[in-house]
Amino acid sequence: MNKSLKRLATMQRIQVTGLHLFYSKGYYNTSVDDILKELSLSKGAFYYHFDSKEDFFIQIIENLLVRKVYGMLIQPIEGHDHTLTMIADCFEDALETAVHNELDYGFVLSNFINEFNGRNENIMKHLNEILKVWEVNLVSAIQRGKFNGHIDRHVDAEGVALYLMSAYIGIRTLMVETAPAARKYRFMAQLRQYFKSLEVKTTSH
Amino acid sequence: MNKSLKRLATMQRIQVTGLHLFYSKGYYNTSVDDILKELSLSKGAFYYHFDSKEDFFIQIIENLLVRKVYGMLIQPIEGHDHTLTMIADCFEDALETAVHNELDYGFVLSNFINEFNGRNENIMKHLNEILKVWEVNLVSAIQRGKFNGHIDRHVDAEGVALYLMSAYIGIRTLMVETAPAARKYRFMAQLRQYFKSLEVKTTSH
DNA sequence: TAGGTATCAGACCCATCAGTCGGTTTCGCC
DNA sequence: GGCGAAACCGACTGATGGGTCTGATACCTA
Repeated sequence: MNKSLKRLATMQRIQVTGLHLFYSKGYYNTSVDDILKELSLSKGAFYYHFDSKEDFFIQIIENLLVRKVYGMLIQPIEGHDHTLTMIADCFEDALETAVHNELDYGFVLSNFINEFNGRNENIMKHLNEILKVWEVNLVSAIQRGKFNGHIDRHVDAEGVALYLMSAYIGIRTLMVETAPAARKYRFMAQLRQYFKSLEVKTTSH
Repeated sequence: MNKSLKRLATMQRIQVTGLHLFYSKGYYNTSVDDILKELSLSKGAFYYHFDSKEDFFIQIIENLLVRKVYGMLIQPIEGHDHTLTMIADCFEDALETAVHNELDYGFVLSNFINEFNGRNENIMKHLNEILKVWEVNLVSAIQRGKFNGHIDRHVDAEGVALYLMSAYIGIRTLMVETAPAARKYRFMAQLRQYFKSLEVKTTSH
């Protein structure tokens, strides 16, 4: 194998396992040794590739988290009509993978945000960037919906986006331990109810 | 001072400071020594009153957290008409304290739930109990609203309760770092919008 | 006021953890 | 095939954390 390819492959391996463990046990509660034991690698290998545990985690954010969030929550609602339907289906899919695969990485963000909030400014900066991208994308999707005539022109796009993010973060927290499938179902029903109230009132008889 | 009173006073002091630090730095990221340094107390004092760090935290939950959540989110919506208005005002108040006092303990729950989810079953049991009480209370409030004729009888009370809890947990997470006041305002507007869609459609002309 | 107990002090133990460092193996290349 | 660099090994360090233990005070009661 090519040298630079091998380097990337090893880094990737460590990062994937690292994210896995950080997600399930928490960042501060997972030691570098834990990750290395899982991979039968040594300290030397780790610190050859990464400057520190923090640097390591930031690389995980940039390489894995960003893409996961993008693929799961952003890309699916880009460039489509019927914005609200797209968003609802997107949330439905994301929650569905959360039901069946507890380590889906679909929205690890809320866990990490809670863990680093007010504790590690540097890492929070990177996590907030992902949130911001998500928010901006939601806002523009909603504005697109208003422009296309599917969403009432009086709705506050930023408000809706914030509300959607809140609801999603919250339901992900509540789905981890208790009745995920049932909760997902109930949540989605209410979300669609809320969406109805955003639609244009053309049928006001 | 009475002996047993002094005991309780000391335990209370340690617990209050403990909750403060656990909330701001996280449970696993706060050492017993951190708490004791803040109080100028010694290890001996701590382990005289508490069996372990975990036992200590569970007592904090039972003595402080339960009451805070009850006083802030449960008691205010008990036994009133105009359920939805009550809930909205209750959320508004709770978020308002969150805006002005970052350590308000208003809903520390979401932080801790995220921290212990899948990591400490014992502590999660206690946290889930609080959530359960909250949920049950919301459900019965909504059913009361249906009975009183303020809420449409077709709405799923459990679904609404879950949705409210999700939204609240999520907005609390999102309010910690970025523009809390503005986000609170936007959030509440959308919540009220959602509530409108739950009201009885008496004015359907 | 003497003795007992509740309360607290702080040195100590042992495990863990992030990070270091000198050394060894593997690989590409001439 | 041999040289140099990349990749990796693993013992070690210094710091920290949870928890223990031996006492020292403060306080109550008889």
